[in-house]
Amino acid sequence: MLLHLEFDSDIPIYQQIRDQIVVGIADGRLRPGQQLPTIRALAAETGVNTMTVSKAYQLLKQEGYLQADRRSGTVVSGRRPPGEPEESTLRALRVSLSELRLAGLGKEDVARLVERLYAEGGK
Amino acid sequence: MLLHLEFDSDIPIYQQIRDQIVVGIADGRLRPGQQLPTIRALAAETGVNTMTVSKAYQLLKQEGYLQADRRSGTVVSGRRPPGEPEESTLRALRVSLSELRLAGLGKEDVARLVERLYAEGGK
Amino acid sequence: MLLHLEFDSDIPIYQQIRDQIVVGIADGRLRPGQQLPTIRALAAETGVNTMTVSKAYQLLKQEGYLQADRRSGTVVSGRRPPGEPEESTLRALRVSLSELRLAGLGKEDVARLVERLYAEGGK
Amino acid sequence: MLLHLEFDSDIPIYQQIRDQIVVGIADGRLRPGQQLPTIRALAAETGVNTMTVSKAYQLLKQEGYLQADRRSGTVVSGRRPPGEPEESTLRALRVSLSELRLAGLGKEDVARLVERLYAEGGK
DNA sequence: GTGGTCTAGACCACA
DNA sequence: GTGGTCTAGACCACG
Repeated sequence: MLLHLEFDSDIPIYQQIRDQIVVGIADGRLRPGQQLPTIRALAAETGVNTMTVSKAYQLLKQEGYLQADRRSGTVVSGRRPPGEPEESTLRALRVSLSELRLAGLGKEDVARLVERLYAEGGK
Repeated sequence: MLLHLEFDSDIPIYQQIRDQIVVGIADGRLRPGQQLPTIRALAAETGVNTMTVSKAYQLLKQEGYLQADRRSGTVVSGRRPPGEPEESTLRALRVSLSELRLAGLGKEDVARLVERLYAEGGK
Repeated sequence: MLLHLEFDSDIPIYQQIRDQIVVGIADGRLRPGQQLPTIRALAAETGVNTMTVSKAYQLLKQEGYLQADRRSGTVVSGRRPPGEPEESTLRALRVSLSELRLAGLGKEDVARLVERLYAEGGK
Repeated sequence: MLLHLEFDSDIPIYQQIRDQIVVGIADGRLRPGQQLPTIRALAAETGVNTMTVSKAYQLLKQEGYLQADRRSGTVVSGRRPPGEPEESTLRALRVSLSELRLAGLGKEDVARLVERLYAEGGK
């Protein structure tokens, strides 16, 4: 459960945890049904407040990425039925693509970059 | 200069303004050299405080997207020299792609989506 | 944390705060890792608005002199990797040296003055 | 009369003009008694408002660097009697030296840099 | 308790 | 008329 948290980042810590767990699930490093560290364990490991980890977990449950499990605490949800991507995802994606374009990346560059990043996940 | 601000969003208003202007420049709706609305005008139009708009403009200047020509207000910068994309852009992109994958989009779906969004920009 | 602000100066207050903190770090009065007064405390102490102090801190963060550890307020950054001095620093230095020369200080006078000022910093 | 003005700089244009004239005098490019361009001429040449140039000239006269001359407009003052450097000069110098130190320049580096910059003037 | 955001409104510096 | 600065005070997000 390797998390790299930047305590001086603009992005709130709970959000960083949330994001990295999402990436971890997409990656395959976290598999459906797999148990996550307890809140206290993860808090101790990363040196953050338990409330912060709790908030991240709560957010992830609410989004459907995680589930509470009676017997084994918090586990990764099974594959969710395919659906429309969230509007917020599209908005963020649009901003990122704009930034890439303005950094001088052409259509091909972007396609290659996206393919590479997508491939990195799903291993 | 149509901005759609969501006042109850988690994303700060000045950040929303910043993001939409970046998208607008990538779009081609805002062209290099073009003058932006004055801080006061944009504040009035959107119903936010001048300081909020000011903060967005300052952020954009600092990132190099805008320039404050002391004689003629705030204008869109000329094309910036191509460079490496920001690390923060890549991180955000990685998260968005993970969310798409977990929403059930395959490699091809994502490629199509990205191509479409990228094409929407650029005129 | 003694700051001497001149409220009738041309130099904006937040810039004065920024400058004096930079001098303080170079001095050694503020050491890497040391926590700075909270925005509120410094605002109360100096009699300026919190937003003014906030702006100074934000500027210093952006320049890398300070870090906002989300857990423990604002602290002095560790030693930054040596690098080329900023162009703006050199420009300001060139102007100051010209003023000294025109005030009648010769090469040796300037060398002595600079050495003295530099020595005052550094512990 | 080569001025390089940056219209998107933080530094006001009149201040940039003032600074560069001071450096020019220290340089020796502008010599005591030498006539400066008229306000209108300099304004036309640099593309700024006459009021801006006027403000710079006024400031320079007030500081004693320039003098009004009945017959030939504005001229560079004769060498001023040596005196104590201005407090504002020392303050700015102290800030610049702090920035240099924090950029990793040691005592020797700074001495060399200052000597070089000082030598560049006075040619 | 910390910094971050935002407002309403004022004043100033600049061009 | 433009952006920049500042205030007093409020509210919120974060940890």
